[in-house]
Formats: sequence, C-alpha cells, structure tokens
Amino acid sequence: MDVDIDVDIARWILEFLVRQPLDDRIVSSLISILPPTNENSGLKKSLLLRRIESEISAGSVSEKILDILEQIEELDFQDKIKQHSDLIKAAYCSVAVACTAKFLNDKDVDSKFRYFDAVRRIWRGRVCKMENAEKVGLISEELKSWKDELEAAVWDESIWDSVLQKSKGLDAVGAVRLYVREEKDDIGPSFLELVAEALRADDKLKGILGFKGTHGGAIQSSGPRDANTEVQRANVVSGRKHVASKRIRGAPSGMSRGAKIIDGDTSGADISGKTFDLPSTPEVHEVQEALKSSSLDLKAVVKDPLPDALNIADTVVSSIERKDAGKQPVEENHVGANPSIAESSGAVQANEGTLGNHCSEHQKDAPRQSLMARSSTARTFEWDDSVDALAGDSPNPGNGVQLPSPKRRVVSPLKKYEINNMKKRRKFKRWSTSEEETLRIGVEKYGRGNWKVILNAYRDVFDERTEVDLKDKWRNLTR
DNA sequence: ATAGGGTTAAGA
DNA sequence: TCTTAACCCTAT
Repeated sequence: MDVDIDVDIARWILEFLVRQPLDDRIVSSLISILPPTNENSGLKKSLLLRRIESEISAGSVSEKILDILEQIEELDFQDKIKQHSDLIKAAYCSVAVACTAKFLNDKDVDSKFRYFDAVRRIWRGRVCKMENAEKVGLISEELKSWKDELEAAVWDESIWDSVLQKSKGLDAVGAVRLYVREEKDDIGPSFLELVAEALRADDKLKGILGFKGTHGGAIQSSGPRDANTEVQRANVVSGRKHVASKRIRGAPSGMSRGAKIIDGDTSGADISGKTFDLPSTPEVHEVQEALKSSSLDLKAVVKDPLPDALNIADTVVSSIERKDAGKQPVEENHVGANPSIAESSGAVQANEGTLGNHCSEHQKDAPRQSLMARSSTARTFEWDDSVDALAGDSPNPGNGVQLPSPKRRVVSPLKKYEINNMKKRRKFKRWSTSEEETLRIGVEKYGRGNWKVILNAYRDVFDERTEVDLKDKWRNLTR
C-alpha cells in the first residue's frame, strides 16, 4: 500500500477499469491500491465476482478462479462475515477438481508430469495451506475426499479413467455460476451501478457541478431561460421520474472533499416540483457552501486529484495493453485514452441551444452509460478564475446556482499528464520450482526465445508472468 | 516480440 | 553491506 489516494479517486479509477477486460495482475494491484477501509471490501468483492464471471464466460474454469475464490474468502473472513454458504465451497471444490483432472485427458509423455504438477500446485499447495492455516472457509468434506482420490491417482495410473469419469460428473462452471449468482443477489446492484444511478438521478447536483449530458458537454445553468427550453426540460425530468424515485440502497458516500454525491431523499415529486428552484436539500447546501467558501478549494476539488487518478488509470491500462495487446476489442472506447473525446464533447457544445433535450434523451437511450464518460467531461474543462466572483454571492433561489461557464480546454489532460507517468513496480514474486521445471520443458519443446509460445502453452503454471519474465528467468537459470 | 542493459529490493 | 533474482526500459 504505497499509493495513497483518495477513496473517491480509487472509485473513479475502478469504475473506469471495471469496464476493461481485467486480468489478475491488475485486479490484485487495484485491490492493493484501494484504501483498506471496510466500505471498500464490498467493492473488492464485486470486482472479484466480476472477474470470476469473465473467467467463466468462455465456458471453462481455470486456476485463477481458485485464486479469486480464496481472495473472496479472505475478504469475508476479515469482515467477519457469516459462515460461508455451501455454494462457495462447492464451487471451489469443483474448480479445483476440474483444473486437476483435465490433465488426465491427454495421454502424452508430459501429461503425467503436468498432472503431478497440478496436484502439487492445487492440492498440496492451495488446499494444504488452507488446512494448515485452519481456514475452513473453503474446505468441505467433498474437497477432502477428492483430495485423497486425486493424490491416489498420482501413484496409480490405473485409476485415471475412473477418476476422470467421476470428475466429469461435476459441473464446475455451473457451480461457479450458482455461487456468483448467490453473492450478487446478496450484494445487490454493484457499487458502480449505484453511483451511476445516483448521479443520473441527481439532476440538481449535475447542474450545480456543471455536468451535463452523455458526451460531456457542460452548460451554463445561469441566464434567462425561454419558455420553450423550460418545457423541454420539464418533459425530460418527468420522463425520468421513475429513475429519480427509485430507492437507491447503499449509495456511495461520495466525494470526501466538498462536493457530495448523495442518495438523499430525492423523491420524484421533489425533483419535478423544484427543477428550477434552488433545491434546498442539505446536500445541495453543502455543495453551495463548498463553492462559496473558496474558489481555491473548488479548484482543488475539481482538478487536484485528476493527475493522480489519470496517471494511475493510465498506468494500469497501459499494462493491460502491454499484456493483452489486441487480445479482445473493448466494447466501449477507452474514455481516457481516446482522443476522440475532445471531438465528441465539442459536438455537444455546438448543440448547446437544444442541449437539454438532446442530452437527456441520450441518457434515456443509454441508461448504463459509464460514469467515467461523464467524469471525462470534468477533465475537458477547467474552471475559470472568475469563479472567485462567487464568494460572497448569496444563492439565488429563483434562478438556480450561477456558475461561471467552464472554459474549454484544448489539449486532452490525459495527454498532458501521461508525460509524468508514475508506474508502480509489480509485486515481487519468487519463481516456484514447478514454474522453473515447466520453463525448462517449454524451452526444450518450443525452443529458447519463443517465450510467448511457451507462456501460452503453460498459462496455468505461469500465473501472473509475462513473456519477458520467462526470458529473464531463463537468463537467470542459465547463468 | 525478443534481446539485452539497467534498476530495485530480498535475502544472505 | 553485497549478491542476485525479479522486474523494468528501450532498441531492434
């Protein structure tokens, strides 16, 4: 834990990253980055569950899932959470068996070694470790009996077939799915969905902060409005009532420095009734106070954390790219990394006249819109110094809050910040003997220098290793 | 993608 | 402290 960042920043990053295809390395570094507060354990868990889902999305299981389940168990343990359901035990057991027994499938020369290696890794490594630590969270009778059976198969090749047959009776993917479903039902909507929803619902807050619309255009909430615009806005608001009135549970605590994203008691009626008045909820008041008290503070709220956030996000993303270059296309644009952001917000700005309608419709169309998409807005604009004029002004209930219009920024801040790239060194992880053995076999089989091929051939063994790691390790081994 | 030089930090 | 394995950076 050597990166000390604001909880909120951690959330921003998380929200951004959670839309990327994550790998273990990134999840674990993310989790280690997150402040170790209790409220974050739910976040971590959601992240891990999500990771599991993506692991099984291809319809198969891997040892990574064991790892993740162990992490979840650890989290629950720390949280002194209820006795574990049987589902996580069943899932763990099925996956462990599947990951071991799969090596009984092939009958080539290496398979014996690989099976043995798997037994050692999974059953003598993971399972024994848990037993010794008296961590019973994932241990079941079923697991114990499988352990004996699989161990026996190490010495007795004649029972391979029967073990294999029996193992196929377990539906590992199904078991995992079942467990994940249970957890998700338990947790409820993900934190990020809640944030997004809270933000989406809280029109007032967005207006005050100058956030508006899907593409990150910002509007002035000041100035006279013509009747037409008012009608449009009113329509929009009522059209979204159901969102606003939906009860949000477990809403995030919001931003710790000044501005707050809060799930207040915002009923639909409240919103539609007071759209154009200054809302007088405590949350809004707090924001106003923050705005008034000091423009420097405001700048700090808006700008300060971003360099760190962007750098960290960028770091992690670049490591995703480094590792999985071109592996899978991402469904959404990388908000931060994509230069087209500037263009798209420009488009919205050009549209400012009919903005209210346009943007809000967009919101309805894309209800699962990324929070970061909106946050990128904040990045695209910076506060004008004239914000100082706000100090001393009393809020004007009739016209809403008067914020100076944010000034358009030409360069993408991400570009600006990516220069002083802060990169965190990976956690030091010693090579296990089985990894070394596997590397030797790999080099023998595929030849020295074909590190990527070797890595791909033994993905299970080389957990969290890169091809460069293999290369470096070989250099060490042959010195 | 790989090779090779450079840096960091674990362990003796 | 020194050695060295693991990790990072950069040129090809």
